[in-house]
Amino acid sequence: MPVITLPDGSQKQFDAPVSVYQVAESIGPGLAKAALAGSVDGKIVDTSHLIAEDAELSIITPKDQEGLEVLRHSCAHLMAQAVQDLFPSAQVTIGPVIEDGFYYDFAYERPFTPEDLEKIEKRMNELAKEDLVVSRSVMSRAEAVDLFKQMGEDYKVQILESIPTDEDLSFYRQGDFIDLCRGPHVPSTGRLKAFKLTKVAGAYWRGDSNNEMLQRIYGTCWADKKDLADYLHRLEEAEKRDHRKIGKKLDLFHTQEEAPGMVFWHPRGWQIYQVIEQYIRRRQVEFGYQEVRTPQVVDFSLWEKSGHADKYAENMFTVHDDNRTYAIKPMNCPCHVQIYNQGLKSYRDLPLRMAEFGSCHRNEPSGTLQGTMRVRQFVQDDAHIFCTEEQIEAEVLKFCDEVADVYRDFGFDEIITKLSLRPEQRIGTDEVWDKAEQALADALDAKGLAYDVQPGEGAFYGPKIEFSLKDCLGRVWQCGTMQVDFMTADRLDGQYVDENGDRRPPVMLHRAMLGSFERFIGILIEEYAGDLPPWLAPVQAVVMNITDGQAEYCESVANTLKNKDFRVETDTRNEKVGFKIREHTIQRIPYLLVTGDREMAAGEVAVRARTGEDLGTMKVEAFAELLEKEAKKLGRTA
RNA sequence: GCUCAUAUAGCUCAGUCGGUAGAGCACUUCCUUGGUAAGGAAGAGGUCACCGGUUCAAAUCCGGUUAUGAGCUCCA
Repeated sequence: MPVITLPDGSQKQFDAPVSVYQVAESIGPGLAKAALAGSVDGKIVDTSHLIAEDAELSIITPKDQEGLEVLRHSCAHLMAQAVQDLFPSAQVTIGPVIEDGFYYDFAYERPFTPEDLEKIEKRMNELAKEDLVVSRSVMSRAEAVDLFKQMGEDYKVQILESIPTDEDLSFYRQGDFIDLCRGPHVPSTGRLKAFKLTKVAGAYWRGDSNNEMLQRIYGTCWADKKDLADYLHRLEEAEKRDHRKIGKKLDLFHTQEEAPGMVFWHPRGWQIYQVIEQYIRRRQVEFGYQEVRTPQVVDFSLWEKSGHADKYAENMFTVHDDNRTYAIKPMNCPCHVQIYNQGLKSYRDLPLRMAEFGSCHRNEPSGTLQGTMRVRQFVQDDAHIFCTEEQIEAEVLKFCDEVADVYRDFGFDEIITKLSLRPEQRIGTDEVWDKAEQALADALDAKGLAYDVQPGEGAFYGPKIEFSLKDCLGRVWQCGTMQVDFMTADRLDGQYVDENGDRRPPVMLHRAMLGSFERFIGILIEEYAGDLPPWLAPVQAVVMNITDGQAEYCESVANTLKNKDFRVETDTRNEKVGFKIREHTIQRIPYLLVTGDREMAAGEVAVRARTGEDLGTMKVEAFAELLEKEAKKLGRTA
């Protein structure tokens, strides 16, 4: 006699165990039709699940996030069924739900082609139309292993064998297709109405690059056709913001075959870079850092001593002369320790904050390079804080404030924060790790920052906080970082004299705010779709004439503004003003100043924003004031 | 590094069945001196990424290399 409590608090009593579907039906036929699954006391189950005892139940429909996930998971099964229909020798492996969709990995004798994808999608539509019932069953592990061995599903057998023997396993069947799965799933394949296969790519079995490569097919699935169309439209729009496309259109940078993974910065791109560098430099002075500069090419022995060569020798560029091998520096920390080591340091000197816009080279695997986001040469806004163990927490707290403030200035309010804790292989005592992890966690809590904990993901020398930003395609890029390091200074003979006169190695905090200029500028371009705010725009205004008669006046207007340190260009070409406006608007110049005879006579300029907005006619000084105000407007005050 | 795809004029792209390469924009010259997103005309511009093979003949078919793209793995 179960009593079912619904989300609105109302209760329904039943004489016998009831299925989720039956409860939905008792509420209304529309709900029964929409029901994909149920949440029984917080556990997501199939609509066929029988409820025998009192429970809290909510009916899950495509409107719920859980409902969407059920749809996507079932869609992955539908795809696997279609693939095995069309390619009987293909073996299934795993097929999880991901953000906005799903994938399924198959082992097959050849890669799938785009034409295959079309066929698979077509077959999926047929199977959905057949509205096959999806039914759940339970078997012991031994039974399941036998069944899948018989079916020739070697990968599934491997998965089954890695599950504890005493667990009963659930399986889902639709037509001839059966798959090991926790579920839940839609009641029947007819519920899948809006899906599309998006791409095919290789993926390693169990995510290990030593294993064979499988064929991964990605798809997306939504509650209805409109949501699907909206999603596909979003993808298209996101593609237009690609920093590589905008970088080319706005003449910011290029890369070429002779220098893979390295950026040629054009004048306008370099202007952006310079504005950012000068901004960070100013902030770092404010935050108590001293700026240094260290060599590009350093004898290989230093990297052996620091321990980096052990792990990263293959990714280091080296240069040789007659009798020595050097590395082009892949990071700045060992060099900073060399500066620290000049002169004996006292505890009174700590914390010592040393910053460098450090140009680094890493020979990253070819397949990982991506525009300016992942490159082989990059410049970090790097710094190392030499401090005592007791100072760690205060320094971390300070940095959290600073980095959030800096991101706000660039217009980023949403920061993804992660805390990576001690890995299996590490150095240092548990006591020190406790202290370091606690310091990082306390600082994050004190800031009220929400963060994911990633156990085992820390560096071997210490835990780290990662600050990431999301790009237009939803990819998350790590920018800022704060890492605690108990090892490097010691390995490189760094010391300070403590209050008792004893020599001790300092703790090193590795930190960056932007991460690399290359990546950060890429993210900025995508975030703003090229419409950089005036303070970052490489050219803030273009002064243009209507006829030759005003050319000189244009130059004098531009000079007035340049003398006030604004970034201004003139366009006195023999072209119609509409043509010039079009060109500079496409170039995303924030302000266009038109000067015809009327403006010249009045000593004014006609101001137009890149949005097309007419800001009226004003004196040059008035525009300078306007620009001054806008160019100082950072994200935090916008 | 791995899987798949791609590489044609400065840019964006066509190029059928293997038969000596095409458009728009940009560029140069001339005309045009105009009022807020493209004025007109003419001209120039390509060893079809690179190396090799098949063929009477290769942008096109095949192999390799390099780079780029998507994804995987990696990212001190």
